[in-house]
Amino acid sequence: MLTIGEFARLGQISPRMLRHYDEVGLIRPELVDAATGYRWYGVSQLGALHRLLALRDLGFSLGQIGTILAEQPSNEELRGMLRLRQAQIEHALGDERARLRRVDAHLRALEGTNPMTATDIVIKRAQPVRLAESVRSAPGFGHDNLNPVFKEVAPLVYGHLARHGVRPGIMVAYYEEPADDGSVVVHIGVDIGDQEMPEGDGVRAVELPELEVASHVHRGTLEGIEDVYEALVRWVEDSGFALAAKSRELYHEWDEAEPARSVTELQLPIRRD
Amino acid sequence: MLTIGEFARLGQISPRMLRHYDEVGLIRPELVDAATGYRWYGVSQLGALHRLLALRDLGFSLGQIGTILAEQPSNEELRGMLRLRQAQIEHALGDERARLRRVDAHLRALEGTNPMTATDIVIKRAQPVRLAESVRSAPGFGHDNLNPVFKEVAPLVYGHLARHGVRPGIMVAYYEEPADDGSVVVHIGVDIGDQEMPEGDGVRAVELPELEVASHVHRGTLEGIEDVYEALVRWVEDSGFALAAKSRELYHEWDEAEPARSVTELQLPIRRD
DNA sequence: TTGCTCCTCACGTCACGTGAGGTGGC
DNA sequence: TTGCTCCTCACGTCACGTGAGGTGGC
Repeated sequence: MLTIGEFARLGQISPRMLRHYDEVGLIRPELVDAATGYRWYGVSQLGALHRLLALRDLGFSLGQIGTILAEQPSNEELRGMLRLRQAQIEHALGDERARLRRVDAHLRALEGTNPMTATDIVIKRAQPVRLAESVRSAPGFGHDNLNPVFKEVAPLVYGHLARHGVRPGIMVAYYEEPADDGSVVVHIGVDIGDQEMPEGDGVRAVELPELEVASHVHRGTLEGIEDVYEALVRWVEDSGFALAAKSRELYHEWDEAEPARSVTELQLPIRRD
Repeated sequence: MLTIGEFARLGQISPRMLRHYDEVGLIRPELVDAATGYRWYGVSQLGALHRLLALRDLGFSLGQIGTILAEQPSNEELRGMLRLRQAQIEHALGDERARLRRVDAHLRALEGTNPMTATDIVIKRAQPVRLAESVRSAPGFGHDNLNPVFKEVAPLVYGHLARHGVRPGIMVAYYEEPADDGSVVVHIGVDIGDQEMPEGDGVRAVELPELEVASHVHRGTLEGIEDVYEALVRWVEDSGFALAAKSRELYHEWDEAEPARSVTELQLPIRRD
């Protein structure tokens, strides 16, 4: 008969853990003194303790260990549980490796002279949106090329919505792949949720699908936004994602009188290798 | 101004999480209605939320994130924190990989016709022991070779202890590397803790160091123990450890009248790659 | 008026570590 | 008698999820 302290020392664990295993029914002492409550363990219980510790070491939860110890699974069943564990560990390893790549990407982003604070890029699912949009071609990316287009198109879309009594949500733009000459087709739209809207005035309704994006929130004017895009693209590639088409811009806050206060979310669709 | 639900949707998180971040002071709403307690967030807070989510995604704790958000670390400091994170993730990856190897080793152990239940091998630190021991040479490993040696030596050691009033602990044996002809030097001893013991009768005091072992608890007689050793060695190698010298046997329970009830712990010293 | 959203507690999660306050055995 | 070990609560950990029970705004 061993005291809890002696038994704990054999298993290299704390007496507290043995009390815990007693409480949850994994290893009950062979004998409990009714008067003092002292727990007494048999040497022959060392095998059970070892099995418990071995299973815990493989990453099984105490609940699973309880099942294994109680149900005495066959070798075949045990193999099944081990293979499941194997798959779970591999999955967790994949997650951690991806996380490590993102940390690396942030480190690399901090090396260059970088327009972003570099610590606010987030992977998330962009919600599906329904837009009232109008389409134009611009000579290229960048504030100088795009700003005139926005200045022309935005009033047009808002006017159309006003005429048909549709409440506008936030403004959203997205871009198609640029052509060889650098020109780019830009879609400028306004979130209209599920309100009905007659098409016309060059304005039509489209639905943007839900997709996975790398998202960055930019504050202030969009001058020099190309540099931010460049850093964002590098971060995405460093993180081990592939870029997909049609990046979106969400103008959460846009006040022409105070452009420095504007808040714009850049969303780069990604694919996981 | 955004309600908590709207703001939560922008960040793809639950309102509950925003309340939590409010409570711990990470992101406070721009305005809280004194009468109703309603939280109102500004669009300009979206950047802060993004930064928080990005840091959380890298694996920082909320406490660390609070420090980062509050202290506005320089790029150099931020690099330091990221490198620390990097090291931690790499460490965790190493641990998980080792765990995966152990799961694999168990799976492989279950494939053969195996004398062990295969799920009770545990890596632990063997405690240092002080022994009263006597040394012999045996013609080889295995019950038939070793049992006569034990039968001769054990009474001798116990007799010596009794004559000098030393209380015996458990019996311990350990083995040196076998010679080319298969013969092996075996040390048979008894734990005497820190009691003083005069040497003599071919009995001397030695101290076994603390070391890392793969430990297996065996029940019943030691006949056929070689197969268990073999499986144990294979498990250790499959798990990515290297075998070190001088395996130990601890006879936790040993009653010659009832050998089936005996409990023996086999300890194989290991080195990590 | 009916949903939907918001609010504040407060418990549960997982496997213990760490006291507090007290008793038992050599 | 003095340490040392044992006992039973019970809180703390970490980042929320999940009700319960109730209120506010369109």
